Amino acid sequence: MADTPGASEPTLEEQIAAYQREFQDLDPQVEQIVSALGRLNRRMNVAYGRQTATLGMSNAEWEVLKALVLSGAPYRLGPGDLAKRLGLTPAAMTHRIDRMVGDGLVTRERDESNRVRVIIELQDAGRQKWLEAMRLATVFEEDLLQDLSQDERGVLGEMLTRLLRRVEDAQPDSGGRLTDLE
Amino acid sequence: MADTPGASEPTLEEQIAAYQREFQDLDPQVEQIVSALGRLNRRMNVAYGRQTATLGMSNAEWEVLKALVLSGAPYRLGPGDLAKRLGLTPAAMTHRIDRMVGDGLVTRERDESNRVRVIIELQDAGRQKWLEAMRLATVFEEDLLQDLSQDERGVLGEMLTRLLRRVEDAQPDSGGRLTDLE
DNA sequence: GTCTTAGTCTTCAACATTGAACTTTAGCTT
DNA sequence: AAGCTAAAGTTCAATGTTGAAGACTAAGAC
Repeated sequence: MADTPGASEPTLEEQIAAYQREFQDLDPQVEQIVSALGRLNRRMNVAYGRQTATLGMSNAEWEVLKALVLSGAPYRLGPGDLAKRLGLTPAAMTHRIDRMVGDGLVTRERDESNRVRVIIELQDAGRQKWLEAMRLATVFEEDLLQDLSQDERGVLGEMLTRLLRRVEDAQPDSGGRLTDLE
Repeated sequence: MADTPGASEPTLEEQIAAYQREFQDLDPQVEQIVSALGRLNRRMNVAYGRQTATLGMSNAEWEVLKALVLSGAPYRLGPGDLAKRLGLTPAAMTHRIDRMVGDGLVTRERDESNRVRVIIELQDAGRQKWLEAMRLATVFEEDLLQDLSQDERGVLGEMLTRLLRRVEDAQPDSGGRLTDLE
């Protein structure tokens, strides 16, 4: 067609070089970590999205199922709790639940002991979907980490946990905005 | 009011324990890394969101500015390129650009040498906004990494880069979906 | 030169998320 | 008990994103 100017996405190395060019007082080591984290997460979300699509599901639904399963038996949570865990507004949660109830993945009922509350309960169909997604996810994750030795994995996990602790202590809970998965 | 059942978000440790409880054949080391990555990214996006809001901007606009700045002089890209780099559809890009043109952060003009193309060009106002955001971001990022020594930072950056390479080689480009920042 | 094909961006309708109002219920105060 | 206040969800209008269809331009085939 013609020449493509600065067409495709830069590599990580190019991106870091660009940062140094455009913003001098920048620690390249810090930037490498932050940029790699961001890109990695984006790629992973794309991969998860493909997998959940395979199962006739969206990542949005997968997130809800995950929160319910991880809450443990009896796999019940309120819309508000779910919203907080997923970083959504309660309004958005209402709509998501509508769809998932329609799909038979969860049920919605009033809490009779406190009628302000609503209880979302994971159904077998939902649990099955989650299991299938997990099986796919673990294959992908194992493949992702293939180049890291056992020791390296330990070190990486420990470091990330330390970073996470730092952020979570700083912004304790706060139903923060901004979409993305866990 | 009453007791809160399984109210607040679980800690990372609780989350990993829950995974082991609900899904036996799972490598806890892998899960720790993946979960920490996801949570970390979410918290970081919340933090960035607060900062950009401070500057009267959204993360969405910040992403566009970032892509333009990092593309280097003369800071021009087509809507399609931008969409690819940000992981958005071209349609969404059109609308974002509408708003940003309205705010004077960028301009939109037809490429006279190839009239199918459109050129989005970063304006001074946009560059200034990006700089302010960068200054805030670097403070936050430095604080985030405070607990890591120089050596640890090097190791972490190297490992993340290795992971990233693995994913990016696997899904070369592909205008993937799924929101999130870099 | 005309036709066909492909690429780039925009428009449009459907859907998802948000923020703000509103409804219902619970607990507290008096 | 009556009234106030706070909490939990839902509804509604406004905004952002998507996927599909449309408009326009360029390049190649014949």
